Amino acid sequence: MEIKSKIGNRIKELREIKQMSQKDLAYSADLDRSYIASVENGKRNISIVNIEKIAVALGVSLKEFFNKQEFN
Amino acid sequence: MEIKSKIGNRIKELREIKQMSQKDLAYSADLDRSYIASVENGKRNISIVNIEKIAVALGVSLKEFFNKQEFN
DNA sequence: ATGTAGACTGTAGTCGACC
DNA sequence: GGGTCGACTACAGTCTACA
Repeated sequence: MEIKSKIGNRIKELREIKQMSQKDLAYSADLDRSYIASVENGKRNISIVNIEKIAVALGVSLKEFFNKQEFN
Repeated sequence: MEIKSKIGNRIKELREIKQMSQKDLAYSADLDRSYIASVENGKRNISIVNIEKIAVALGVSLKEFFNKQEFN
């Protein structure tokens, strides 16, 4: 699977665990909701600054964010 | 420290362990050498696709790449 | 072998709207 | 609540060149 999709899946997974809507996450991470949607669907090549913003908004470190089998 | 600098440091660290020059890495990752230089110096907001390319070129998974204290 | 600069092209990321 | 489209602006990433 492509890295963009893996990232999208991971964000969605963590967002649902935290019981946040895309709108909630977009607000917390100071990003656009339509953008969050396209990232979750693996359509965007997100930058590290925004990955970090999202990780912070989801309450995980980057280390935790990437600490998943699919990133091995 | 800013995330862009952390990424740059991590790339440089791994690159030196592998005893590769910036040119070697740029070639393996199919990126521009001047771009690698600016990323290592924390001046660029690199995208996930290019982080993955670099990780592959350095022989580590994304999980390993981010498995460092500074990403906690 | 690395840093940086300038000019260029492509795309990340914003915003409003509608389904 | 989430997906997507279109128009826009900002910046990622390329390439050449010189220190």
